[in-house]
Amino acid sequence: MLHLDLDAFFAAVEQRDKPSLRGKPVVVGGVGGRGVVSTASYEARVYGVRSAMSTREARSRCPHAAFLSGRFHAYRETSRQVMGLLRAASPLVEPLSLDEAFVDLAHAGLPDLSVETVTAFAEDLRARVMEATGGLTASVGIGTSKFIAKVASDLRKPDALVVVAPGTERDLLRPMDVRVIPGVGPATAERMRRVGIHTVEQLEAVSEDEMVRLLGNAHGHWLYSLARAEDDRPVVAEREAKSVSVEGTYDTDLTDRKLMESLLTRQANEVAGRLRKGGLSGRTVTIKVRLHDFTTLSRSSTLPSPTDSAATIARLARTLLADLDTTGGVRLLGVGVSGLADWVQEDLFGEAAEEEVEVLPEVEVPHHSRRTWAPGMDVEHAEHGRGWVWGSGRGVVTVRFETASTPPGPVRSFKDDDPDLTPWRPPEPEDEDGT
DNA sequence: TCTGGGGTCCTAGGACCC
DNA sequence: TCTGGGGTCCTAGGACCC
Repeated sequence: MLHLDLDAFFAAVEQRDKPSLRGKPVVVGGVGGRGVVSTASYEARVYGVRSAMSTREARSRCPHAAFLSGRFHAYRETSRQVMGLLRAASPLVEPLSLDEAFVDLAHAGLPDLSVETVTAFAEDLRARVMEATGGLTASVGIGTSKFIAKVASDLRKPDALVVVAPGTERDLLRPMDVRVIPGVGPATAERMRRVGIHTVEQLEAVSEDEMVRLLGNAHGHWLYSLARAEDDRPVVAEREAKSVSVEGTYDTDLTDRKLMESLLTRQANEVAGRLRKGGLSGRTVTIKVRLHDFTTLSRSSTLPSPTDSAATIARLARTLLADLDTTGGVRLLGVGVSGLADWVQEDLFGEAAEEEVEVLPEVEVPHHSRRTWAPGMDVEHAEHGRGWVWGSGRGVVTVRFETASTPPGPVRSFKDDDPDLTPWRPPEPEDEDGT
């Protein structure tokens, strides 16, 4: 297994494209009041600037650095070139992000997988990456598993190659901090520290049962294996997206609900656009709200059938926001869609389906029934036509109609067992033979 | 004016169904 | 009179990764 990691990728692309930045500290990330560092060039790292650090702190550590917000088109294009190079070397390539990928060397057509052969292959690959990208360096690790390849690529970066000979994996890992294990983050490391585990060697001494008790079922079994360098994960070239989301942190906290609603609406439009571009639609809409004190809340609702409609996603997002107390202010808002289906729903209403819907106040009434009504669900009522559920509970469903024939009043409430109130579904698309 | 954005995976509880 | 067992789906939150 080979792991390739482009060194200080975003900053390196900037230095490549702008010669005046070469040899100088460059910081790419959010440049607003609440931005964080995405990538720091090695010149900036000398001053202690690190990824995920607030840009404010980076500025105070290294005021003379160039602070850039990033040019993602350039990063994507360069990444595309590198991934292409890797795919030419082996059909089994798994990109992890724009700047990282695994390559299965068993499918690279090498005469053998000896240390000498893979070393020569990787040096050649690094040279080709540099040539193809106009001088970017890559760190490469090779080992008998994804885990070991990744550890190896991190060992001597930047611009280095490390090959871990088969059979030496556990000796390599033993003295290392438990944080080298993917999946051991701050919280897990702290739990381990509290029971006196700092190194992989100490982790090896823990029984599997104990690991599960300490870290939960999935995590416990998984880390028990990794501590022994047992990792048989294959390279997966094509992964299907499971969710699509957009979020934003604002420089000053939001307090105006109308503004929040319009921001959610815009985000919903972007999510819908990306869904459609990917030929996807999803059933679950989730909003994310980070309050002034950094408390993070999420609310979600699942529709009876998948959607890629901006209006549907926006409407549901605003409905979900309505249940949240945002007094005190909101620093982040986000909208996502999950439960994705890789097919697109029939566009039954043409362009009209994408008209924005005005937000209107909710109405309350009493009663009980069996049917579950989810906000955002499309409904039909004999007198009023097609609408969508604005709110539900205690046997009452409040429906908003968006057709021209809507009677006076913005919202109608019904007993939820009203025989004329039925979930509306698009007709099943018919096959050629009518089945 | 501490603390991004886009993701994945896991857990736990409740509803619901057979 | 006193309370099954398993499975699935949904929701909310949290850890983690780059």
